[in-house]
Amino acid sequence: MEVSTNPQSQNSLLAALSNSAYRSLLPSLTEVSLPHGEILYDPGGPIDHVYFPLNSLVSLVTIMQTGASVEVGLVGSDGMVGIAALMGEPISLDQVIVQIADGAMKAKLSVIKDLFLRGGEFQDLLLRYTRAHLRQVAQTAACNATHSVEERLARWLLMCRERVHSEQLALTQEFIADMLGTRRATVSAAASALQTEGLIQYHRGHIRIVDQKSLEEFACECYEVVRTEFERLLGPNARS
Amino acid sequence: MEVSTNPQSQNSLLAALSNSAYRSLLPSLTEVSLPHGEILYDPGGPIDHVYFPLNSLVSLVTIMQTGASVEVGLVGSDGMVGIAALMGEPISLDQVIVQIADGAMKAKLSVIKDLFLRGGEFQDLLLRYTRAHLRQVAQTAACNATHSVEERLARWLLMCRERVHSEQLALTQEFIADMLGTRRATVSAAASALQTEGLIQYHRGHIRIVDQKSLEEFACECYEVVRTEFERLLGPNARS
DNA sequence: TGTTGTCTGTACGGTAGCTGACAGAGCAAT
DNA sequence: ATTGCTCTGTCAGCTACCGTACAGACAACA
Repeated sequence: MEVSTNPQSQNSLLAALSNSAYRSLLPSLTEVSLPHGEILYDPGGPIDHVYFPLNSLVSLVTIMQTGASVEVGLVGSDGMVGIAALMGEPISLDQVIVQIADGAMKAKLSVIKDLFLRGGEFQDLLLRYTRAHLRQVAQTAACNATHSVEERLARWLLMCRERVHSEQLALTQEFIADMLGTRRATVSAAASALQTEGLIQYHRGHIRIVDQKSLEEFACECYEVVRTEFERLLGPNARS
Repeated sequence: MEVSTNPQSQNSLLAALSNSAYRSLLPSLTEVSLPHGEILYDPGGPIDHVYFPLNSLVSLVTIMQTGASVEVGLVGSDGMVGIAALMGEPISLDQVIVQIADGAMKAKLSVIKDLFLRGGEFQDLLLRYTRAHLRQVAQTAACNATHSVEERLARWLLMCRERVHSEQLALTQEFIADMLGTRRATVSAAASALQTEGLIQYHRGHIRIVDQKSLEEFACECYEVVRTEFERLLGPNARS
């Protein structure tokens, strides 16, 4: 609105920065490629760098005592990995793992934290993102308590699609089961159902979303709720 | 550590402020009493004031399309109600409702936001609280996906107890069911089990925690995880 | 071309929790 | 004492999902 923003980056947060802010940040950013399965932070481990995914997709996973794992956050080109380190200790309680491989911009935590503490545009942007992220997590909590695995699977696929900008997702049922905190057999059944309905196509670790529209109708409301909140806080019409 | 903090307030955040910061905030604070069931913010409604509970207890509840409700956050003397308004729009997506009546310190959002944006001690404190809150919500998401209602009930009672500093909790099963996102009949069964084990005593809207220690053992790990995170970030040994 | 590992479909008994409903028990007001 | 309200216990049928397991299908590699 008031300043020209920078359209270059595929990452929404970087793209939302003003040209001057972006230029001042640029020297501190390195483009890296994140391979599938790479663990960016271990549970209880240090956060030394933050990441701005381009078309990669990163999951925040809480690992329970029993070894069960549940995804509690999903970060793609819409956000930054490592925000928690800006608010207190540079320690991650979740396992943070690369789900879909692609590039990301990487920066030292210290640089980002300095910039953040300086206030102004950058802080405002990251606070807005934090809030949107918080909504995502809260909605996930409510969703996990009340919605069926089929609905949650549909929602989850939509969230992935939106963040990597692709209908094609390289994902095994085993992996999805870990994210949803359920059994692989359950995912298998749910995925079959979605395929039978003609919403997705499934084949050995590769999912294609065939009918986006119908998938949205099938999914629970949580997809829309979170999407709307992201748009309200970070979209083109968000007031800074 | 470095500055003398102010021991007066029963609210941990206020108590953690330095004497000078507390004194400068004090004129803006009004003590109010929060009656059970009062709705502080409606879903989608404005956030005009924030609250620092004393021995009151406030729930953040996400209301689904079906009308089902699930608690996604719990704020007592350990925190502030309304943090989301510091990060973007002064709008609440959750219903925020008083669960256990008692006092709270109330302040205008504008005052708190100004102070927050000024950086320094107050911002640092609220950011730490935000992070602890985020952990609570994330752990709830994982917990809802994997743990039984009995475990979750035990955890939830412990969380309440800790925040209101009392073994006596005025809570109906109906209300608890709404918080856990389950049926009242299910809560009835779970509560009976806990009572039979001698962990709690139940009587027409009044619960007493009889055996705290055993209740902790019975509850899922999530109670400890969240408690530890709060202590690490906001406890007496937290580095600012 | 065969072998090996990965990914998926499915099956079966078991259980937790849902849906909906009814009855009894404590408390308050009249 | 009676009425009315709130809170709790319980029940019966049902569904979703668990826990575990096995076998088939595909892909990669030798």
